[in-house]
Amino acid sequence: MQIASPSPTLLTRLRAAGLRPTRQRLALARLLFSAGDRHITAEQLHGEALAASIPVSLATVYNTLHQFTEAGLLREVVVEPGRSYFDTNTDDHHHFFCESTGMLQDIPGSAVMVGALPHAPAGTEISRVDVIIRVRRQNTAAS
Amino acid sequence: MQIASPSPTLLTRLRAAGLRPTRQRLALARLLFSAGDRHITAEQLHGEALAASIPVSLATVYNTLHQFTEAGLLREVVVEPGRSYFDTNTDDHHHFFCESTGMLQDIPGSAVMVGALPHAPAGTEISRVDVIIRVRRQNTAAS
DNA sequence: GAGTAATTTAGAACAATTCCAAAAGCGGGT
DNA sequence: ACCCGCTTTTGGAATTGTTCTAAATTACTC
Repeated sequence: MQIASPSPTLLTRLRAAGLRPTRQRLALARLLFSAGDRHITAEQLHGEALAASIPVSLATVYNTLHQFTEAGLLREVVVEPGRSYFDTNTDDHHHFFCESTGMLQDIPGSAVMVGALPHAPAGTEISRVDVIIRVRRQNTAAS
Repeated sequence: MQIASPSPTLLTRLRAAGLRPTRQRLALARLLFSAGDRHITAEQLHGEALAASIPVSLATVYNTLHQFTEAGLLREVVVEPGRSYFDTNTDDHHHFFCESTGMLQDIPGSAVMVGALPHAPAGTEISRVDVIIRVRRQNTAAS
């Protein structure tokens, strides 16, 4: 029905990633990528899809998120046990995580640091460096 | 019965943390702290306790780990969705996480980095900086 | 359009963790 | 040493987030 012709980019990106551009994947990709950088959980995305009248199953949302992640379209960020965020920004960057609100926020790429990396344990190679700066709401009370 | 008189330190540390030195907490503390730095999950600790004939319930292990963490005796490290490690090293340090083996390893304190920290979002203060260097087993095949 | 393999689905299955109300244990005062 | 009140522990059920499964559907090739 209303598949319209969205940014052909999405379709292209999926193809390039070796993923068939199915209705569900396209719809989820649109939700994920057409609104700037996002940090979203599987359940949240599922909710958004349903709200947008895209009847996709939760299992498919999980499948899709993982496939996108493997394909390098997404990055998974683990901040709390039992909850995974997916970040639409796959550039090399890091995060603020607010323990009070559960909010995740990109750290502007440049503002970062990371000097000398220690060398990885024997027989292993570095796959990624995650920096999470945990913050909490400030004690605004001055009294 | 065989409570013996372990390093009075444990008892002292618990008291200092405002935690009643109950049998279970003492026993778990001993498992945790008398063998150098450890990275352990709740289930693992529970297993160790049972193996050591300390019949403690899993719920208590969870309670205890969280209380110890709040008291600053432990540090929680989240590397994978759905699994939490507790680190007996509470000094400022970081981690290697091997994606192939699931093994967590301290990064020698000095070998670290972290230069200029970006300032936290308005109204928040930094509570901690976690650096996790994800490594994977190297492609040993040279052919 | 038909055939085939990839994808989606709903729901069951799982794993880690938390919750619950009841039982047990700790420590202060006697 | 014994009581008492309050903290802690317990087992089991409940919850949460995620994965699995077998069957139905869909995308692409010819």
